[in-house]
Amino acid sequence: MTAAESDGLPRRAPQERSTRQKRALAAILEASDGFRSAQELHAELQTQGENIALTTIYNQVRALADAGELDALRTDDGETRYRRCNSNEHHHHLVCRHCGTAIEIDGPAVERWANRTAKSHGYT
Amino acid sequence: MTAAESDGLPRRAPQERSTRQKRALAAILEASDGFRSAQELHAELQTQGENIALTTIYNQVRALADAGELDALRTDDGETRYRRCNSNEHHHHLVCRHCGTAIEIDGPAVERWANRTAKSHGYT
DNA sequence: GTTAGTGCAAATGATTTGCAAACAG
DNA sequence: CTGTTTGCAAATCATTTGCACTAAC
Repeated sequence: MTAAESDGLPRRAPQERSTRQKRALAAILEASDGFRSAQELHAELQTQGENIALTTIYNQVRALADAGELDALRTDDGETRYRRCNSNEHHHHLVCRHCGTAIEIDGPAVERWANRTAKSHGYT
Repeated sequence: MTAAESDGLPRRAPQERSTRQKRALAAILEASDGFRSAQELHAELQTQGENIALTTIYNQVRALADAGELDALRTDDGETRYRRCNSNEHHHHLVCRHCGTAIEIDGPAVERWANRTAKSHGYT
């Protein structure tokens, strides 16, 4: 303990560092809107000449999702797909299990509808 | 080739056989409505004294889901959860990624709403 | 007897973790 | 320097598959 002697705050936010890998990933994510798996992102980066370990993509993508900067979605074949989260507010996803389409809508609208529909089906 | 000599039909429906395991699983599934993972079903059966291999549960549950008798749902931690499918018609699931609630609704209603909402968000 | 169904063990495949080296601030 | 980030290899973990064996009909 050298610098955190009389620090009353137990956990302070770890300081972010800008790396080549982070920048490349961020760039790809900003470049488009679709959902992509970690593996796909890795492949795309390889194609672009960026050499980033798959592990790093996983690390990064998970961190971003935890931070709310990415939205995560599970597919039926067990993959997790990500895409940048546009809205910085409370929102839901409507995922059609037949056509595979996923749309993202802000909270209130869904909740109102979900409640209405759920009620008529005996759920709460 | 003994019995299928001049059979013009390449694939005939495999004939179902009633086994202790199938019956036990069916019983548990009928007994309640919630979603359960293969592992949970296995555990419950063990508790009931039914000795069924986990592999068999997986086999069975997958077959039932393929046959449309069970509905499958992916959770965020990578599990697949099943529950008996009440409606024998086309239907969708609305899964709230925040509260974890899943409701099942018949097709047309969702499609109408999904289209309406999707349109207002630039999707198709 | 045939063949569907069972279950053990091994394989898969996406994701995570341990940990030492590489790098940002 | 000091702590963050990287990335290789090994570990997890739910689920699937190979295959010999048991049981339905």
